[in-house]
Amino acid sequence: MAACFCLNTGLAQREDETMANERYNPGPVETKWQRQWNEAKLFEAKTDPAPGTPTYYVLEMFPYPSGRIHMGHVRNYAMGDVIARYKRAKGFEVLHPMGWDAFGMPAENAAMQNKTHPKGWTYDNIATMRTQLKSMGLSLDWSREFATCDIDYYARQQKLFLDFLKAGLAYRKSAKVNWDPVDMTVLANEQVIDGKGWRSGAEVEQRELTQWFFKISDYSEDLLSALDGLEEWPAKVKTMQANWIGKSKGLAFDFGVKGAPDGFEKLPIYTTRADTMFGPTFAAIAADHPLALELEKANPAITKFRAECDAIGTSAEAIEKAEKLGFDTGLTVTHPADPSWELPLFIANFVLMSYGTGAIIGCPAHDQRDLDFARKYGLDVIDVFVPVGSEERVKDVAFVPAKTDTVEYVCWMGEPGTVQTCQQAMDKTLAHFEEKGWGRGQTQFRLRDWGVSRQRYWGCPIPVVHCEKCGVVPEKEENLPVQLPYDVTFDIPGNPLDRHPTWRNCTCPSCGGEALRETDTMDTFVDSSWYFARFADPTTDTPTNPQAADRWLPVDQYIGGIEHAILHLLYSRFFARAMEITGHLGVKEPFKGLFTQGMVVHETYKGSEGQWLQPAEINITGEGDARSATELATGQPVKIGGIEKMSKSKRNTVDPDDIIATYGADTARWFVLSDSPPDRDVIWTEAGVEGAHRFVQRLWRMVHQIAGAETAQADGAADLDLRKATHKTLAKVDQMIPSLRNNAAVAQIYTLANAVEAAARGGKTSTPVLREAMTIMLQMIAPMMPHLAEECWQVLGCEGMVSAARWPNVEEELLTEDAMTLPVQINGKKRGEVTVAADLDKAGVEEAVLALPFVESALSGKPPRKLVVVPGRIVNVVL
RNA sequence: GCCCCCAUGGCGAAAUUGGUAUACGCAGCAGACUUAAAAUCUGUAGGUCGAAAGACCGUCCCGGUUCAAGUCCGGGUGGGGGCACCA
Repeated sequence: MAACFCLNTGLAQREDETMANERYNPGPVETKWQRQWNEAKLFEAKTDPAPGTPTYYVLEMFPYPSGRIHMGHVRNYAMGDVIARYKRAKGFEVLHPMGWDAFGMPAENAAMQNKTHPKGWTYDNIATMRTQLKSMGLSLDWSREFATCDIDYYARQQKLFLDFLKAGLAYRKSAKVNWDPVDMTVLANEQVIDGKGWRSGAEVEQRELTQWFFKISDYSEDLLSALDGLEEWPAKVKTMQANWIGKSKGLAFDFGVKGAPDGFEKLPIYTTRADTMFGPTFAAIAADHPLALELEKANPAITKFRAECDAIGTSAEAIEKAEKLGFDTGLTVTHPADPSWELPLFIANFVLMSYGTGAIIGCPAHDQRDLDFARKYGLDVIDVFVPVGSEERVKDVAFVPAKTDTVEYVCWMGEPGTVQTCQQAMDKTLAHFEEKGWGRGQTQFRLRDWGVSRQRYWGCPIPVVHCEKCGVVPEKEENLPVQLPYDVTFDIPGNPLDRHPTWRNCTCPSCGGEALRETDTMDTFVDSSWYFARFADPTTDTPTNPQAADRWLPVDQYIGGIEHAILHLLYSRFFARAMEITGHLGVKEPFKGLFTQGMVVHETYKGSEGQWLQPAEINITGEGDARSATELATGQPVKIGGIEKMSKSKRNTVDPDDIIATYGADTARWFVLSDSPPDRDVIWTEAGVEGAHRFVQRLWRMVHQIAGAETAQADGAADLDLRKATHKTLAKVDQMIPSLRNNAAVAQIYTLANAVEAAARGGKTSTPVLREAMTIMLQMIAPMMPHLAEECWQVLGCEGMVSAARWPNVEEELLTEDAMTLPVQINGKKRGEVTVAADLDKAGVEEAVLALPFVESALSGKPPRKLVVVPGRIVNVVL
């Protein structure tokens, strides 16, 4: 089948035929209804809903205005729109806004490449993408739209920054930071993936810089424990966040340092394996540990060693290959339990300053890194524990059991031969050390403070001033916003704000003297950490309107990609807490329900030269294994590759504009909603889209048939059958839509469509019943294919617009049956069925089953060993 | 290395949470309509054996619990994801 986008049947042919036979033409219909919804202001959330009206806030992660929307957007926004339209029909006052995550690097890259200005580039892209989103017919409240690069938005973000500063939630410190040499900016830990910049892919370097940080680490415990309360979040995301926060419990103690420089007599250590305190043979500190820096002053060899450590990259491969390097300081440390026990102190390249205290106790028998190090430098290996009953001692492989594993202790608190779990030994050791005053229990987190300074132009300026006399001074609130200058150039790399001739010059808010502005801007993840709160009232002068925020927040249903499981979602949770402390928000958790949707994926194609080809550039023939493809332009063979995420580099994208132009927005929406479970990837295929469009046309024919139907002799039984089918479907769909199980809901609607069509053809179902079935079906379809539903609604002659109609009620009595058919099993295998009255009691069912001929012959006169009757479910006869 | 998830026809997937496995869709095959095609409609469809009735097998593999297992438990295989010199 050809992979071209043209629907070769011609949508508007056969003008001579009657309306009912005419194909549905989505283009004009869709624009018509979009205009009517807009004029009726159907989707604008009321600021003052009638008392007692329940509210519902549904939000999809707002897009970065990269230029054009892609199929991932279509899926994300279609899913959100189903919820929004459904909840509206259910009587909720719904907030469903849209905005733009508009600051960021690509605008500057475009500026450098195309001699445009980031601002113009960004707002042009927004205009394009807004038109595209509007063509999808999403029920968005466009009156609340904003972009994070709007001065109205980032001005309030600067106010938030100042409030955080006042509350001690923002601070400046000199720290080793991740420096991206290509983007020429600092990256947060969360933005470094495998040692490479998340955007540029460049190898990240370590640099010492003074930076602004948000104190997210203050909330480590809270951010972790509150995950339990997020019942409507995927377990996967919660696990990922918990791992990222990385809580561990262990023993903190001090080594005494013999011959230490002044002020370094004690060396704080943290270990999660308290039981290894009985087998240490060395101690080590990080290359950038304060003690190492102090010792370096008197020893140039340390400078050389530290440079060696810095030379090793931070990528996963580099770390994998890196040899354990150590520098013997010549100092020794003394064991807290026994001051006569001395251990050599090394500076080691595998010790991280950023975790724990930047110093470790080395127990080679039970840590592979420590063992490698010990072997290299000829240090002792002391076995603390061995597998129970084993004579083996550690040689080249460290023995590292799980905390729950039972082992035999060779040396442990003077009780060699003790058999217990590692956890028990650790707990007892810790208690013992605390009792003796040798150490204390301590909780440690992996989560670091969030570095937010970026050396970029296209971001929110950090509203502080550097004064020679007063130091770093926050800008006065009445001087906000600190506005980005427009006249900047991008001809050389680096931050244009740094080299702007006048913008930096200002007066010190404190002394009134000459001062310089901070030229760093905020990480764009700051922008997206509170936008959801701004939507509650995007025009207010303060960051939030607390009254409006209270009405809408938390977001009832948030929908977006799993790629934000840590970064954006963790930052937003921190922001909600910080905004609560500073009086801008009344909730700690911003998102009550979270759904992470799968990607839209597509087959890939490679031409004879190894170049990637677009789906539109090739022709596919054959089926299954016999499928083969050729390049349209050259006739050369094409290799059909794997199914992968749609991406520009693999050229396997499908442009939503093309699909909407050919099939209409409804078809595109229906397809991305119907095929796969929403949290799994959906494979985009041309056949699948055509299948979805076939249903659009089929529904169109059905509605005309039913609108014109006149049933002469109706049959009560047929009427009841269809009414039951209709209400059973409604009951199921009513459960599936709120849990976002759209694929299952679609399947139910298909089943009902089959039943309605059969009833209409059968001629025994009365017109009102057919119309009721059709009406209810349209209402179930409306959240997914709103334009088609609206047009069909009109054809049927229903009141008003289906988008404004209340969701139909299930008639409960139609869900029950008078008689039911139960499967009958013999020894657990289905052998037949029995049909009995629905209200027949167990004894009655047993009697009926035993009277069945195939059961009688199986029993051959003997009574069954057991007879299991599960009412309404199944019968099992055990011989 | 540590943590998490997944596995069902040719394909995407359902299965009321332990109760008729494969609903619904896609692709296929056969037929109707048509001069023909498209569009549309009807039928068919897990595997093996059988003319048929039917029998047996069947939800990645091996075992277990149960009257009953795709679903629960133990062990494995394969695939995907997250974290990672984290002490």
